[in-house]
Amino acid sequence: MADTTALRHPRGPVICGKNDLLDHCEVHVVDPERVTSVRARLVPSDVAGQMASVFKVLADQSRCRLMAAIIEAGELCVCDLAATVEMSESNVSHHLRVLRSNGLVRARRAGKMVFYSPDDAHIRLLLDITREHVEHGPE
Amino acid sequence: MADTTALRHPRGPVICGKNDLLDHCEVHVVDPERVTSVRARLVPSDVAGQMASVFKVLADQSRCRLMAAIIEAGELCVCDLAATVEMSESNVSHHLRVLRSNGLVRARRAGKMVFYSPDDAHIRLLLDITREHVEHGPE
DNA sequence: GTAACATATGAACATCTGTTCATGTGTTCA
DNA sequence: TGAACACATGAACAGATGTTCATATGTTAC
Repeated sequence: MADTTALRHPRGPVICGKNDLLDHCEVHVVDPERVTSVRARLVPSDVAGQMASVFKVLADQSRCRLMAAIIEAGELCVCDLAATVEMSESNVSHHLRVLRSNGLVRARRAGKMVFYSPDDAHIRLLLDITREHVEHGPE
Repeated sequence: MADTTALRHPRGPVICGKNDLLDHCEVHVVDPERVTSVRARLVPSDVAGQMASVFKVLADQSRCRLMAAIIEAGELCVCDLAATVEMSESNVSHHLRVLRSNGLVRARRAGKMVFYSPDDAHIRLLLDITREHVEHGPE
């Protein structure tokens, strides 16, 4: 889950300030008007970062299957989840922590067991659209 | 973009076959009926893998911004893209390759320049839903 | 109390990822 | 031809990720 847009290496790109909208130091622009207009309507960097974080959570086969199983079942305890997706309970637990700390699932304790359920309606949509996308081609 | 569900380490989990639906070797199941039923309706592993791949492409702030910029503009050349998102052209090029080889954008050559445009309607939906999600809370 | 159980956490690891710099490819215009 | 330009590619490196095994936490039943 690397978030690597921030420049980590000694020398950054050949671009200068952050918000000087190309009024100087244009480096290499072909259609400055268009660039300025797109930049004005573009999603802010920090929002894009948060969006990437959401995608990162889903960017793993195991977590996709876990999330799909939880949505399918409505609610499921850790050991049944492990059996459903055929993974070790430890691994499932690690992944559930990621899902939980990112607000995709909710946990409910019932005696020795902990039951997990979906905690966000958008996520189901994301999974549905993406499944549609990979199963019935792009179009 | 790790796809690590396949077991890479010496000893796998304590689960046995792949499709023996819990008729033996149940390891640790609390509600076998539910497990069997969820497993039957669960998205297949390979589809989940493809879904994770799609999310992986978007699971990076730079690519989210690039994709958003391309959608916003309709079509943009590499150097204008670089100026728009404030990244080096080399880095942009690397990311465009990922977007292109995963079918998210299309490339069109025009003289010295190459113009990139969206190549899939689903992706716009994914970005819209996710932006909605991060900007207007979960619910 | 103790034992057994369900889940969580930590350390270690092999592997993957994004960025950079340097270089290569393909196109246009003298 | 050759120089200038727009873009692509490759190697290298720091850092992040998923899985494993071992161990810790918390709950129930005795």
